Amino acid sequence: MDRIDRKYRILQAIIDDYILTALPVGSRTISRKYEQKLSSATIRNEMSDLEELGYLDSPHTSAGRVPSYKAYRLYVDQMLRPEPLSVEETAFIRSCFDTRIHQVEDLSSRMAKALSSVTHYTAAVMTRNPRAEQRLSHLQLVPVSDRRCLLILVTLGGAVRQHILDLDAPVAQEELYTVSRVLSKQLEGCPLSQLSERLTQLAAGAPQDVRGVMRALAQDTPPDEQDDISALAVGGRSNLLSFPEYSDVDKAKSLLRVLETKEKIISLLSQHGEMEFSVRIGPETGMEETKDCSIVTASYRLSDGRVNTIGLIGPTRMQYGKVLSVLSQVGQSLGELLEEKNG
Amino acid sequence: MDRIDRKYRILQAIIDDYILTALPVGSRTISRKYEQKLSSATIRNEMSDLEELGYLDSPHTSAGRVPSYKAYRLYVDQMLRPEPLSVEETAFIRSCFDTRIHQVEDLSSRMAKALSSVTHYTAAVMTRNPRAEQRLSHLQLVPVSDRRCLLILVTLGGAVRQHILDLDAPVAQEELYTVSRVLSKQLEGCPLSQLSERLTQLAAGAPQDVRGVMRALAQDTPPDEQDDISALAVGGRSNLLSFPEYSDVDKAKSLLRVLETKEKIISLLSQHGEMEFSVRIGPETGMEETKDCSIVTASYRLSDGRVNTIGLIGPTRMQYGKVLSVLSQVGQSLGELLEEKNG
DNA sequence: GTTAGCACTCAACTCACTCGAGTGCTAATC
DNA sequence: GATTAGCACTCGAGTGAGTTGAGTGCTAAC
Repeated sequence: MDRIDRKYRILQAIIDDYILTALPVGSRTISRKYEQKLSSATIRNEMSDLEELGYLDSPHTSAGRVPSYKAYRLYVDQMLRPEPLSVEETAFIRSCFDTRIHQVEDLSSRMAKALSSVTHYTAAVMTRNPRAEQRLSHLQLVPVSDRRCLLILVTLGGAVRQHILDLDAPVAQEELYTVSRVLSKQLEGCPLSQLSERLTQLAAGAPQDVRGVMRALAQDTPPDEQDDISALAVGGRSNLLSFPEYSDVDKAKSLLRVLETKEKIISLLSQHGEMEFSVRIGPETGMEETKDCSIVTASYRLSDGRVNTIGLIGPTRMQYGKVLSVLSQVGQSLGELLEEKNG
Repeated sequence: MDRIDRKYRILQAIIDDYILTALPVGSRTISRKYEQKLSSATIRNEMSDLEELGYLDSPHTSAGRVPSYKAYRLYVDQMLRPEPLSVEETAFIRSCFDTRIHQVEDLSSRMAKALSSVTHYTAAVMTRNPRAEQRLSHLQLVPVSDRRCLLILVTLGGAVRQHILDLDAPVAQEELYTVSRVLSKQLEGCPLSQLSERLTQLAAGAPQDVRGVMRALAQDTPPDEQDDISALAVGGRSNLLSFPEYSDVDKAKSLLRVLETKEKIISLLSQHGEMEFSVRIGPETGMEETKDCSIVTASYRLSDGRVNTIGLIGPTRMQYGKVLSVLSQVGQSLGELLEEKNG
């Protein structure tokens, strides 16, 4: 048992060192820096075993060893010690949630910026509105031009969605107000997913003069299916260029291209399962361009039913401990923010 | 006179070639590809003159020559031939304006994506609301939660701004509607810059029960000064990595960092003067990180008084002709879109 | 004024060489 | 039986000499 224990201690040391330096780790390094009681020859023997077990790869005969994907998986599952954050780091994260938010959007992009600058990885923040759970609180039509108006939907949780509507014929401002008021009353609590249906019903029975507006509403509402994502922001893309694994511009380019494509980012973040945290390593990210990356995501349910997903993307030799600590601090701060908001 | 003409024809050939290849241009290349009647020795003499005039630099004795900043300036001012776009390119640009827009934002980000993919440079699109010119059309308060409501300002041009308001005490929904209706009538046409002032006046004379709301409005409206930017999007950052001038990761990083900082992008786009197009080369961009870049910007005044500024950023050896053609095509399509919208 | 010709320059490439960090194996040691 | 010292071996990275080729500048001839 002791033997096995030692093997994994050595593996852990190798991973730790590799995460720090990005250089293949040799037996002497381990013997000097981590296991001073053992000679390099002993370490060599153990490393040879670990390679056979599939935890280590050697780029070539005389280059030291590099952790395999399997090693990272083990590391994350079994060996992870959460790395405590410095006082400054904690304070910095808190400060991002501190100010009362008066801009409608922008929390995501502020968070993305903050997280990327704390971790030195790339951060993506997404807020999703699970449509099934959203129920209408109010509805308001605001005239914008002659034949256009802005439809504002406020959900029971306080989330706001807007949508521009084209009208067949000009409609008086006063009329829009009336329709808004009536509909708000009739539709309060209606799940967004059934909105279109209900509106069609109501349009049929509506007085002649507002039937046009009602029909436009029924046709155009709700914002189409994918409109689920209410905010998406990415920060610190350029951080990736600091890692030696991306000193090759072509590799960097293919990854950055992914991080510029909304759909791909969403797909990366959406793989998040039911757990609070998820760590996907290399091939587990399920995308060719990110097969040498890891993605750590965290998901928080907001009080209004929206779901906030945060992802940190970096090379597979990521500082998993630190990243998880940061994310859990974010979760805590976010929780406090929500409490305060409701209190 | 003919002599001088020839000199500049040669300079133009050098610039054209360098823009294409990014490689220092030698006398033989010019003699073979551009001026077949002249021997390389003659070209050499001319190039020597051009270097003395400050239009060419030589990286070292045996490496051909590279246009200087001064050469690009001359090129843009005097030699520029607009490069006609291919049918596909024109069609592609038009198609971006084709679909009727139903998302409230997103036109900028769609444009940024399209422009970067047509030009292979990085595109930034910004929509600015010159506050002085904005006048109120409607104002609407929508309850969001107990003590919060959403203030929606619609300007005469049809632009929409929103802002979340904290209330001292809970206010009934019906009351918010009443206040909205009354204020909309009283404030119609009021310049946004005077809104706060006018609201303070009105609050003083308002009935007791709505004075709280009015005061909150006066205090919090209008969105603070910098809130001028109503949309900002950047596309095709990763395009830059394809240029040999950024095969050095450190150079790429410092530039990409700029292109991730909202404030810096805004500052780059805001240097745009009164003209429709502006070309800023190298040091003229006024930023250390972009001293080897050029920025071509175009500004379009939208019908509602907003100003749309588009910038394309690339290495100084930019395809200025093509970029300007693209931008003028965009201007045309945008014009058509606006006409249609108003018609 | 133009050009052919030639000496010269210099980055980029190749090739042989060395260096050093690493490994694996074996035999001695604890 | 586990550990370690020792040694032969491997291989990338770095070094330096030599070669190549694209380029220049200058001069003399056309």
